[in-house]
Amino acid sequence: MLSKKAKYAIKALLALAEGERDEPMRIADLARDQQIPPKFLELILLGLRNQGVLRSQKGKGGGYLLARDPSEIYLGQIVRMFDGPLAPVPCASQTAYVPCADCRDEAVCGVHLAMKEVRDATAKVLDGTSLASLLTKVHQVAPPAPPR
Amino acid sequence: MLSKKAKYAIKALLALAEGERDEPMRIADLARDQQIPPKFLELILLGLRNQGVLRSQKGKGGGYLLARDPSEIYLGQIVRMFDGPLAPVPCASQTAYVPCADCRDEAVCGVHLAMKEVRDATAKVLDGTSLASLLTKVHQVAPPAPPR
DNA sequence: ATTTACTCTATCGGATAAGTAGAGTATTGT
DNA sequence: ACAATACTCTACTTATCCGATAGAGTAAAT
Repeated sequence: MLSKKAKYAIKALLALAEGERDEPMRIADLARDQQIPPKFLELILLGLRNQGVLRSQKGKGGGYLLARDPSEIYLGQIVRMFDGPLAPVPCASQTAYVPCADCRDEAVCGVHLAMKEVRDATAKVLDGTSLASLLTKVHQVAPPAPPR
Repeated sequence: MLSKKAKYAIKALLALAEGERDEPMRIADLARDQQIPPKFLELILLGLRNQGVLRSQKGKGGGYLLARDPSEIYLGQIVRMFDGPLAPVPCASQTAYVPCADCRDEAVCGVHLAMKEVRDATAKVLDGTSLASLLTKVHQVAPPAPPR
């Protein structure tokens, strides 16, 4: 299950990726546009900033900006950041491997085997999807409003 | 994240699939062999029975048996039964679709798009893996102890 | 100086997961 | 019949975490 934090983070990042480049967006505006509780979004954006995904600008005219190109921000990083490893069980995780206490031999564990396949399939999708590529797909359905 | 219930369920089912056909296995034995708290396993097996995955036999010589062939029991059913839909978000679920309250238009929602891909990839693995096929894979690594 | 807007820590209520307890029921063997 | 075996079912406890909110603090712009 994707947490609300991760979900809101992706929504906000997509909005930032779609907006004007180097035009900071305010928390309040993002929250309103994306239907996210403002104080909750605040927390999320702060986390993204501290991970180096976003930059921020204080004071009037301030707000948040992407810290790098949308083609270099992958969903895998965002989801892991808020929800932890992609693998359904720790023993199947690539980035945060922890063995199971109740497992005699991992090489012969059916759960391990099957869940490794799930984690690989998930990682293939999320680590292969950037904000830019996701926006492209969205725009194939409905083209973006042209900037004036 | 896979719940312990789902994990224990799969482990127990694999043990049953590997054991003698039509030889009931006792909760206590399964619990000991698979390192699962006995009373907790009790609950899990009861659930599997009530879903028609297992049959049970009371009294001396009793225990649990698979209700159908291992090649016809799929991980997808087991995981859904204990952990709910495979999709990371309800709006991406095939079997339990629920729209998001905070979503203006699903067709244009990046989260929806990406998570549908994740759910499809996960479903492909879990609905494509039966107890029998999983055991086959395990046995490719280490052949089973031959029955005496 | 004042306004704007991000920064950070603390807190709270509710839900859920994991596990435990115990009384009840059906079946088998003697 | 009756005792032993083993599943059946409901209720409960405990801990943890998620989602959300509050409020004081800091930096930048005008």
